[in-house]
Amino acid sequence: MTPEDRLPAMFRFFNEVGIIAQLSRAAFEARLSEGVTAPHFSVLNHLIRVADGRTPLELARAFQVPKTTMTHTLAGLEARGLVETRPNPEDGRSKRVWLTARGRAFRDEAIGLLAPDVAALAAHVNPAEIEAALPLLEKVRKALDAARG
Amino acid sequence: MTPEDRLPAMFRFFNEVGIIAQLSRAAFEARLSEGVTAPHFSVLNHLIRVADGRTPLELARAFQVPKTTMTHTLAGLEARGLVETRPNPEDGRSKRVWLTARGRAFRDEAIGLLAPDVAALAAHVNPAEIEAALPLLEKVRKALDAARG
DNA sequence: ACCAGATAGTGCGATATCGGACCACATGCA
DNA sequence: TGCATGTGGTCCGATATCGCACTATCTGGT
Repeated sequence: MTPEDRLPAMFRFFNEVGIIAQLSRAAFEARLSEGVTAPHFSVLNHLIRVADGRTPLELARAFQVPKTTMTHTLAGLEARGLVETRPNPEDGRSKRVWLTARGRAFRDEAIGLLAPDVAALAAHVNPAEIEAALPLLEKVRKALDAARG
Repeated sequence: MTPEDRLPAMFRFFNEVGIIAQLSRAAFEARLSEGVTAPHFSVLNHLIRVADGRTPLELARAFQVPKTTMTHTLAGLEARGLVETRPNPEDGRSKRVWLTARGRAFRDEAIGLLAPDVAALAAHVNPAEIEAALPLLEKVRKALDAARG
């Protein structure tokens, strides 16, 4: 039994989660072209999965990041021509974010580039176990979110 | 069902892990005093749990971060008087990192400040489930680490 | 003993995160 | 209508992450 094994399970849990987030993010970004980060991809993916035309604040809430962070992420996406923003006709303070054709294509290519890595991982870790762990992760995430105030 | 069909579950898994890492880190840092980050705390904790007198490179490997990041983290800890470094008598290129009395005290206080949050979380999520998820997380972490090259 | 290659650590530059301050517009209430 | 308050978004500054390049030192083979 190593010293780590004696730590309370909660600490080890968050420790493992932190390291996995860090490693997966690094592996992820290594597959994306120059300067495109995991948050960039996540936003593109969200706009496709949910629907584009979201406002920056909606996106910030969806990803649980401060709005200043989302401003910055969107600026990066816009500078790369992957999204465009237009004024929100229903609210003069606000914008809406739209995917460009390049943005959609980029996301699809990225999925293709990522697939082999996911498959390689599936060779080491049973995907059914991954899926079985999802409800717990969601529960933890919601509990943390609720605790934020 | 082939592993490829499980692909969306993998994506959701890493997505949840990323958000949990982000929220837990933010909650964590909100409890620590001015400017002390989760990595700072993690390093202090590691030095107490394992043993101090580690080299910066050993620490970087333990936390799976680039050595430049560890240099920066250690500089922050040293500036706050929580650790001190001395030359490694066995290797002139290297240093060893030692805890100060303040560093030990700081860590113990932080554990005390964190305990209520952990307890509050335990009220929403069964700690036994958390513990049951640890082997999977370790497996994923090790697979990612092995894939780094 | 020498030298080539490996290894420990740092400096620097690019970029990300995020809190606080700020502006513009919206909303509610008198 | 007019103003106090609230909300969407950005700018700025402090700090974190991390790749690249560099120095100092160590190690192994000759």
